[in-house]
Formats: sequence, structure tokens, C-alpha cells
Amino acid sequence: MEKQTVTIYDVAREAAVSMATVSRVVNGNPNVKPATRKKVLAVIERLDYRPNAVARGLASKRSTTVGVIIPDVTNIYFASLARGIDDIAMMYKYNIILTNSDDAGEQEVNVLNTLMAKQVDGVIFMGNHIDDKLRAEFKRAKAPVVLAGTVDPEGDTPSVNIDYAAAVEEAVTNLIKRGHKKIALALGSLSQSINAEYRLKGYKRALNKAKLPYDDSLVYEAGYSYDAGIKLQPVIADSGATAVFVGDDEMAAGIINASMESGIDVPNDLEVITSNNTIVTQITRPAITSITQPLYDIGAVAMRMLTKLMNDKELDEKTVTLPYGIVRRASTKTAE
Amino acid sequence: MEKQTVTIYDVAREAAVSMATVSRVVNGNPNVKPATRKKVLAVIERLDYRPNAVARGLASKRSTTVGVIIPDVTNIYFASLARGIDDIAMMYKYNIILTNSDDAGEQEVNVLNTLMAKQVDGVIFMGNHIDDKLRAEFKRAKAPVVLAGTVDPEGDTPSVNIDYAAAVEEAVTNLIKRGHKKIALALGSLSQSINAEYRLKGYKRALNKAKLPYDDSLVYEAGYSYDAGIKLQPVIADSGATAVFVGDDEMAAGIINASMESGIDVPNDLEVITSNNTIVTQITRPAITSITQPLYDIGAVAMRMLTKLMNDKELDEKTVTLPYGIVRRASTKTAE
DNA sequence: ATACTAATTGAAATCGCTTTCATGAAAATA
DNA sequence: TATTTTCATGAAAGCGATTTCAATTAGTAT
Repeated sequence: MEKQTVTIYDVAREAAVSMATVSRVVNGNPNVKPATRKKVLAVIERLDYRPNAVARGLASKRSTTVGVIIPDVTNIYFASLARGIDDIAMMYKYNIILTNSDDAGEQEVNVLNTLMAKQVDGVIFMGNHIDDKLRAEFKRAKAPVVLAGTVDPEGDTPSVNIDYAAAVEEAVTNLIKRGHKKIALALGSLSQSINAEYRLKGYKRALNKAKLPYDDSLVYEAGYSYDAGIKLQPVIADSGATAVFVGDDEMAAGIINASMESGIDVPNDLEVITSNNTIVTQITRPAITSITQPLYDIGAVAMRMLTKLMNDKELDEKTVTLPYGIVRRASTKTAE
Repeated sequence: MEKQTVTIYDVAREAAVSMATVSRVVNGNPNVKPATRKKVLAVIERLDYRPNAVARGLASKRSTTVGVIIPDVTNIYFASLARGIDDIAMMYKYNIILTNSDDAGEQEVNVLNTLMAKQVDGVIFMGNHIDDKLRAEFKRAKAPVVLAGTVDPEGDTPSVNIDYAAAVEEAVTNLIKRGHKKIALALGSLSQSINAEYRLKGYKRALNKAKLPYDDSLVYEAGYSYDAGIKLQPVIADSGATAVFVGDDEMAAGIINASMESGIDVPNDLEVITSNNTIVTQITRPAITSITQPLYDIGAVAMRMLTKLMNDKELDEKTVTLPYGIVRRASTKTAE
């Protein structure tokens, strides 16, 4: 015995009005006499009628659903953005179709296409790199796309980020001011533009301004993980670096733990600054000085922009840059 | 200039066949002459036709979308389950509508209803507590529901979990064997059945078997957070407990850091065991002994069950219990 | 009362696809 | 060759809403 669904037609019949009228009251259309509205609402209540969103989507060509492409939900950085996205989406009565892409180009194109097939009204994309293929798909898509926490140097896709280059520059400059000459930079893959185009540039700018030489043997491409940090630590130690800027908190935790355990004191022998201010930065000992990013807000603002685009409104600015900060913890020494 | 969408009708016309035939080739129906199939596929390719999933959903009454209700994506425990869910869903060509519920009963009912309105083919629910209202909605729903990492003592809703009671019992028994007489239990709210019905029971069973008295002043209801752990630590210290079982890794990290900083050595003065084996357990110093749960698999198995239910198949077992383990780290002493 | 405008309603087309059923063609059996 | 079966295909009826447009009713101003 399949559960019977009640349709708009049933309501219309019971209320002795047309489907059109029922549709109007359901959608809050003001052109309905109060008495009629009341009558219809009563029937809706009685029959426990719930509009079928799929039918509605087909007829109205709006699904009130947005697609969200995320590298990996278990990555706290992206998950935080996703939370901001969902909250705002909910506020605007949208739902989120969330798909993991594993940062794999092909997969990203695939999921984008299935999202479009599902007639999402818009897409929020998070990822570490955007190649031409993907950029082309964004253009081709009939629904608007907004990047959250994701840079595209070619950038005509709207996006929300912090100024990664400036943040790194400031962090590294702080280190330089404390007398460090050899500062390591531990990042993920340099094929990702956030690293190659922004963080590395910020690092170089800081060195330049201080007239310090750039030495690419101090720049490490590792994975973004705790274990990668542990593996990287001896390499950093051998390099003679006395400070390191790290692109990922767990990696930084790995570097710190491995350092402390091999007798290298943080911050006295090695100062460490990391990037995302996740809970990890508070848990390690010493706790880690970090760039702070308004993660939730990045997602929230991206979703707000998307709602504008979905309603064919103009964006005030296509590329929004939110403010970052730096929170000082025990992995760095206090300024002298 | 709105981008023009090409429909099944366009393909039919161009290929000089009927919509029905196009539909058949798109859906891999074998009743199509190979020559015809080829011709249609060529047109599909040429026109870059993409079936509209909404229309398809309306006609077929299957949306190939499942709803996922999660307390908070930024909670690594639930996010891990979600990852397992999404991977299996993708494998079966389903998409995931993900919504945060904040564990709030009213919100949970709401999102469940909007999910049903969107005609999801099934729902996976994660949460800390299931009340009568919610249970009633599950029954009422015409799509099947499966619980992942979520217990329902009343339980006729299919679910996937580990045996929380047994896990806690084993962990606490280990502590008892090492001579502890006063063992604290730090949990989240006791109004959540996973705590009240399972963890607490496992704790009591362990005490009982060892003929140790149960002292409810050793049972703490705190929040699940790092800060809650920090706040709770002095209370535990005052209680005279020499060991503690903790229900959340971040809370455990808080307890450990606060202890170490107030001169209470872990594990010599206080042994700590926690519940979820997240990355946090490796990062703290000492690292934390933990129950291990196959988080990804809990999600994956739940999704597999759901696919069966969505295809009207029978479940081999309604209540699946996956194996847990205990990984020993430095926050506990080695057995004597 | 009469004419005219505004407010309410309903009929019917549409959205893009799936699916049943009928039909003609081709293959198999007698 | 005649008769069944089996295959391929198309026509058309939905699926459950929205939305346009015309019709009806009510309200207001002469």
C-alpha cells in the first residue's frame, strides 16, 4: 500500500476552486480574496497537502536548489565555508546539493554537469585550482557560478576570498622583523594557483622588501596533512631555517610535534606560523600563531552573491576580498 | 540572450525518431535497433543534449537524490560519515541534498519535510537524539529513512552504528584493570540517548563487573568542545578521579591540555580515553588513546542500505553494528 | 441605473521527460 | 507460404505544478 500523495488537484476539488487559485494561495499571490484563501488553506491543512517541488521546478524553471562543489567535506577549512553557504541558503529558502570533487579536474567537470542536469539555480565552487576546461564549463553553464575560498587568477568568475598574498607577506614580514634570515615556506602543490600565484608571491614580496635573498630550496611542496608535516620537519631542520610559514594547520601541527620531539624547540629554535586558524592551532603545544580567515563569512558572502545573480541582479563587486587577521600564539616569539 | 536549452523533442526531430525512442537510448533501454541508437547518439552529441533531471524526476517519480540531515558539517565526526555517504551515493548515481539541523528538533522536522517536498528518494539522518515527533515523521514519510551513527532505542528505523555501550565498557574495564577506582565520565548532554542509553550503561556495566560503586558525581554533562574540556578539567581534578573516559575528542584535548598546564600529568596522574579517533587524538601531547570507529564505513553502509530500501529490496538486518577498536596512545599507561 | 475599472477566478497550455499500449515489420515456426 | 512470435517504434497520456489570458464578479464613478 503505497502512501497516497495529495496533489494540487485534490485540493482544488475539495475546496471547489481551480488549481490556479490553489497555486496562488500556496505561493502567497495577493490576488486572492481573503475568504477564498482561508477556505483553501483549510483544505490544505485538512488534506495535509505538500506541494511537489519537482513539479514546481519543472513548471517554474527554478529548483530553489544550488549546487555546492567541495573538494572534501571532511576538510574542516572547506566544511566551514560550506556551513556558511548552507546557513545563508536556508535563509533564502534554497537547498544545497553537496558533492565532493576530491579536487580532481575531471571529477569537477562531471559533478558540475550533473548539477546542471539537476537544474540547480546556481553553483558555488570550492577547489584548489581552476583549469581552462573548468573555466569553460563555468561559462557554458546557464546557471551562475561563484567561487568561495577559491582563487582564479584569470578571474572573471565572481569570487570571495581573503588577500592571501598580503596575509603571507605580513606574516613573513613579522618573522623577518624578529631577525630571521632563513624562512621556510611549506605549502601544498605549487600547481595550485593559491600557492603559486598568491602565497609564494606574498612570501617573495616580504623578502624583497627586506632585501633578503630568495632561495627556492626553502620552499617545500608537501601534502596538506599531519603526516606530511611530520615527514617534512627533518628537511626543514636540515635547511637551517629558523622560521617557517605553513599553508595548512595540520601540516603545521606535524612540523611542531616532530620538531619538539627531535629537540628543536618551538618557538626558540623554530618559529611557526600557519594559515587557517582551525581548532588544531589551539590544541597543539605550543599553540600555533595563525592567519585568521572569516571562513564562515566567505561561504556566507559567496551565497549572498549567488542569490543576487540568480535573481538577475548586478553585483556590486565581482571579486570580494574579506579582511584577514593574524592571531599570535606560542609558536612565535613576541616582537622585540 | 538566455541560453537555449535543447530538449528531448529537438533530438527526436533531428534524428527523425520519436521522443520515446530518444528516451530509450538515453536510458539504455535495450529495445532499440543498434543503427537507430547510433543515429540518436550522434544527434545527442551534435546538439549537446543533456536530459533535464527535473522533468525526468517528475515523469518517473524518482529524483535520484537523497536527503542527508547532519547536525553540523563542520563537526568532523559527522562530516566523515557524510563523506562515506556521498561516495556510495555517487557510485549509485545519486546526489545528496545536505542540510544542517543543529541538532534542533524543530529544525530537524522542518528540513525533513522540505526534503520530502523535493521528492528525495530516501533520507539518511544523523543526529544525537530522536524524539517522538521525529520518529512519527519518519514513519509518515513515503521515502525510506536510515540512521547513520545515530541510535534510536525505540528503533524500528534501520540504522548503522557501533556498539557504543560495549566500547565504553571495554575502555573503562581497561582502566579498572590498571587499578583505577575513581573513573570519571565526561559526556555531552544526558538527554541524548547515545549518552544516557549507551555510554552510561557501558560505564556502569564495567563498574558492576568489577564490583566498583557507581558514583554519579563522577559523571559530567558538558558540551562537546575544546573549551568545555578546559572548563571541566578542574572539576575532574577536584573529584579525585584518576582516569576519565571522554565522549568527544576535542573535549578530551581540552582536558589534557588543561591538566598538563596545571601540573597534573597525563597519563601518570590522570589517564584519558576518548571516543572518536579523529586527527585531534594524534596531535595532542600526549596523544590520546581512543575508541576507533569506522566512520566512513558507517556512512557508506547506511547509504548502501538506503539504496536497497529505495529499490524495494529487503534488508538483511535492520540494525547494523560495525566493529569498533581501541587504539592505545600515550594518554594511557601500558597494561601492567 | 449605466458604464467603466479593478479585483478575482478558471481554463488550458506548458514545462521536458517516462511509460503504456498499439502497430507494423521482421524473424521464427509450422 | 501461412501463422506466430518477437522486435522496434511511435502516439499519446500522464507526472504535478505554474502561468497566461480571458471571463466573471465586484466596486466605483457618472
